[in-house]
Amino acid sequence: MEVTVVDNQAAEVRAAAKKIITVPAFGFGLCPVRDILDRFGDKWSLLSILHLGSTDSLRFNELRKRIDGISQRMLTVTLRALEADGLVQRTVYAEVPPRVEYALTELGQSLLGAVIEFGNWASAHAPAIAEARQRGALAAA
Amino acid sequence: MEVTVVDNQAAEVRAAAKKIITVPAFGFGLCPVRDILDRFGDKWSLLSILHLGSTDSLRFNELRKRIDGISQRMLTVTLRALEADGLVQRTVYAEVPPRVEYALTELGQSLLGAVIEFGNWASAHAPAIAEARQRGALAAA
DNA sequence: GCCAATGGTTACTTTTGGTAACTCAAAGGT
DNA sequence: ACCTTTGAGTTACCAAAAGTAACCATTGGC
Repeated sequence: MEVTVVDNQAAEVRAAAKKIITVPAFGFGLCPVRDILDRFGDKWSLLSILHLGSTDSLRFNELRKRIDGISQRMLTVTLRALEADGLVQRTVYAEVPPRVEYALTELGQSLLGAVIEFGNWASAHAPAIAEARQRGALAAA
Repeated sequence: MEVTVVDNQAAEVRAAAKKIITVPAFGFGLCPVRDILDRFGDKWSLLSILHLGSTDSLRFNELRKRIDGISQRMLTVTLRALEADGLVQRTVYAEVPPRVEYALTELGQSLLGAVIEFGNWASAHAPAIAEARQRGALAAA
């Protein structure tokens, strides 16, 4: 029966979730998962990583063009944070006008896998979410 | 040679990333990935999902105790948003004092997989990130 | 001696997140 | 009769983060 299969999968996943939320604190402050969700759980970090991951390297303004809607300030802020965490490599060429290239480090590449799975989920389930939202909107009316 | 293996993996991943960032817009506004990253890219949504995913269901205050640091208001706000998106099921029992139970829907369960992979990455690479941050802090000093 | 191009920064506004106090409704004590 | 407790929230208020717009530095070409 279908329910049983789902239940078995759910049990495994439940155990994995439990394990993650109990990961103990490392060197810096909170438990790693908390800390890292805190850091990348913003509007632009994961998107930046996806875009950087889709090519070898990108210049500042090229990246800005591709990440639709991001402001110049937020792109610098986001990139600096990612650089500080060792996910992005920033290379400045001493030219005029300046040329700055951004690329994922190996650490950044390793995160890309998880981000992609998340992205795949998003595109697969967007219809279901849209439907849920519409149901909610109708119920409120 | 190791480099070749890494490069091949990188090429695959790059292609996947490219695919995701070009997913076209669906019913609501932006491209699904943008929209969904926007929605779950906040401080508490993914954490709430992880905690809900680690059990069958949780009452409001129990969940609040487990998600360390979340305020009452942010927990309600977060849960309402997740409910509106069809990820969380809210069940109110007509008792006094009230009892409200929260559980992941099947849609929520399906997201859990991606979140767990993200969490695993976080605990695996927390040391590397801590190191990068320290390097940055030292360089600034 | 002025403009354009690139990659920013600064000052200001708006939106979001966080805190603390309040509500509701019934049960239990005194 | 009245006060307190309990769970699950609101409401009003304040701080922090994100967004906007304008500005800056360099320098080769006109």
